[in-house]
Amino acid sequence: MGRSIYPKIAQELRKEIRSGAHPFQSLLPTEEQLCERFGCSHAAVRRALQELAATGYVQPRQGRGVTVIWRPERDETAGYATGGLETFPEICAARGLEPKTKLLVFEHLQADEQVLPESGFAEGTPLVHMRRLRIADGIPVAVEDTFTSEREIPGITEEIALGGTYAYIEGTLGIEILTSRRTFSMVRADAEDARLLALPAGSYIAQVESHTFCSTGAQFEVILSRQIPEFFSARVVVTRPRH
Amino acid sequence: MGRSIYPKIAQELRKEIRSGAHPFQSLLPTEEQLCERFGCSHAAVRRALQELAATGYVQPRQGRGVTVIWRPERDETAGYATGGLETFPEICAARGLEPKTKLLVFEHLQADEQVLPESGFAEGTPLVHMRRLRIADGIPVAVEDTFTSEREIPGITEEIALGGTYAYIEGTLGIEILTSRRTFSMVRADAEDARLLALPAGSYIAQVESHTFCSTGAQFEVILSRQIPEFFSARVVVTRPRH
DNA sequence: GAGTGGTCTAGACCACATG
DNA sequence: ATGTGGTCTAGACCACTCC
Repeated sequence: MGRSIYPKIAQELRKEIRSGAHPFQSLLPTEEQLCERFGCSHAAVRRALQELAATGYVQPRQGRGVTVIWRPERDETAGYATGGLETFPEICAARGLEPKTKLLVFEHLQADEQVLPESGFAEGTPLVHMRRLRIADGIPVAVEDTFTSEREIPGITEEIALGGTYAYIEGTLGIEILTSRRTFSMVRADAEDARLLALPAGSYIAQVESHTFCSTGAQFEVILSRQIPEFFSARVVVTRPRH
Repeated sequence: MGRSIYPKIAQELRKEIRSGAHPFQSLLPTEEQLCERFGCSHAAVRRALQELAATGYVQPRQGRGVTVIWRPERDETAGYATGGLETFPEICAARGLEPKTKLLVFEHLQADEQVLPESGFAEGTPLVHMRRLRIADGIPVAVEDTFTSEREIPGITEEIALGGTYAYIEGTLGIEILTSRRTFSMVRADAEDARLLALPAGSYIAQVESHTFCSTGAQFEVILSRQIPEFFSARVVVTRPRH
């Protein structure tokens, strides 16, 4: 790391866009101008622009230029479980809420169809199951069931479960979390969730199912997060390839 | 177009992955082998792999190889308003439902803060506003308010509104739809929505807000889609850049 | 140390948009 | 016709993994 130029280009342009130097619907400098400015080649600039396009900042058009499509939104407090790979405390911080977590269940078990159907874990994989109640400003907002593969992530304890598993995985173990596949839906709260979230039984709540992969390419975690309607939100950029 | 090699590489590998030729958690052939196989350079292969990584098919790792992380899911009927840029009839087709649309409102107006706050349209932009009720297998599943810029998309009629605006925009006008920014949330149904969707007033429903950009980089459409809980679902792949 | 992915340069050519 | 983004080659070097 450090020798890489394109993240710097992307970051700098992103900052300029967010600061208003390149307003919504305006054109960025041409690729050639950016090459000169950053003293690098076509390819490096394009790599940076590609990243900005994928994250919804710009839209390039052949023969015309690169248009800025980002604009400030009333609610930059990105949704839970989206956009990046935010953790509960990060989301709360972004929204100005005080996060708290209660650990309700901490147990060891093995992957099988009964515990978690279609999980993607090989039969018999040793797992840690945690159920955590997420509380924001004193209001219970989500019940999360996390299943973590002990093969990939050994040594999780109850303390770590409370202190933040991602900090442990990335900080202590040095394993990078790279890709997550998520499914959003609405489900009815069961009796237990309703009790924990102080909702009438049978209420509709948002469910976020995440399958997360670390840098080795192994699936190391499956999360089922059930959130109260007021808390749930997610922001996504969809791009369609051009062929 | 047509001379491009990387989409072919991506498509072929995608097909092989989906067919099981490269199973979940296995390694793909090395980049060098792929270069030989497709008779092209490093860069072209990497471009293809990049696309597969962004869509959750593979995860490359420096020094190790490219791991397959895609696996068949019980529900490949991708969610509404996600993943690609699917239209209502497409989603219904994928789920084996019979789509029907009722046009409730069709009117011309101008963008201003009262009509649609924070819309991203410049004040005074001429718009077409359509309200459509989406029905699947006889069940009303969504109420959609669509605001389309007449500056970008001229000549929308009530017939087109019923027959599919995307078909008109892409087919007839030849304008490509490339990027869409979407926000998912849960909101309470107002009296009108509740009536149309046959729900008790005040029920929670899913809301999808889309801001869509065409190939010129202009925002040409804003959609507010409010969906019954049973219909809503969305699938997303989130990747975190490595720097 | 050998093999793998990650980044970059330099240069070429093509496709498209605009005047 | 000119200028823009889009793709590709050829080759280099680096960072990382694994034996």
